[in-house]
Amino acid sequence: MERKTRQYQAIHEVIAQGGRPLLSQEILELASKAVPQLSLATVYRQIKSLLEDGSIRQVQLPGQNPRYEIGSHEHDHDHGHHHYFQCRHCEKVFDVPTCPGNLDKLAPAGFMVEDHEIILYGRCGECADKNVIRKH
Amino acid sequence: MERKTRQYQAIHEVIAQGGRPLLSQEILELASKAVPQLSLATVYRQIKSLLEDGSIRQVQLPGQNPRYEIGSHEHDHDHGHHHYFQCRHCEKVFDVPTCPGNLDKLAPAGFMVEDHEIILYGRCGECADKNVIRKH
DNA sequence: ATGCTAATGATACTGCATTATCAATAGCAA
DNA sequence: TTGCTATTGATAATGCAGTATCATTAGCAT
Repeated sequence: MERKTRQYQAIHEVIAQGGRPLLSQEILELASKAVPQLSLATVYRQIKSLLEDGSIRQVQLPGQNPRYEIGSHEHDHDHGHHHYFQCRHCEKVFDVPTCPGNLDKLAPAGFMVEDHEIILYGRCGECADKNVIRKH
Repeated sequence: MERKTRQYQAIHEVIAQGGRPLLSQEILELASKAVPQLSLATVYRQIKSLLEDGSIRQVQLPGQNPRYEIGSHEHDHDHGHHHYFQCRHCEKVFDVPTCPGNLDKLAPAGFMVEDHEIILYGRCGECADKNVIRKH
């Protein structure tokens, strides 16, 4: 991808301004506001090339399709390591900037911990207010 | 599933004695030792019914196929909540019995944390010893 | 403004995990 | 032992995320 097409701009903008990791479907829906005839194939193509040049990163939650968020070097704050929160009501995923730190001691003796992931589940600010009662 | 077939016994045994969450492929391979002609379809059928009656639980790691381990009520120790460690060398997943506890404070203000998952990545005891140099 | 060709839209196709189908097999109650 | 039928093995079918194809469109260098 070398040309700055309207599709590229819309997709990059949506991911950059999203503020949270987005599914390819969400990217399609949001970027379609700027480019109504946008094709899902183009979304996948742009995701692929944005991943390759490091503009975006892939975020995987267990049992779910990958999401994408802006790469750390495109932000001034938030360089790299952070975690995620998923709202069980609206299903949206949010960044959690803090990290409890060293979890090496959790592993069994003899195991060498190199990295970790933490995912919080619950209700986001918006869904904690409204809809106090669960869907069912 | 109401009849105690050799296939059922082999599959249940493999998951119960595995000591770690197993992929459906691993279950097939291990249970095939006892029942050589075992079919993958039967493995899936048994997994489904074992999940339904709570004998086993599903374990999902980001971007990977589901694994299955024995349900907590079939163990004396280890009732429920625990975490996982995946070896980056042999790819096996191990249970991590301990939990650092309350991670509620990590979430943004106004967010309600109900649950969490922690996944450690590194080298298991066996792979930390041998093969000190990475594959490539 | 023109031309080259990268990028797009529409859609067919692939890869792969899981499920359905169905004739044959084997628990298990009588 | 017999008979009923749940379960199995083999394999076809499904679902779906992501990729390939290809004629058309539209950046962008000249």
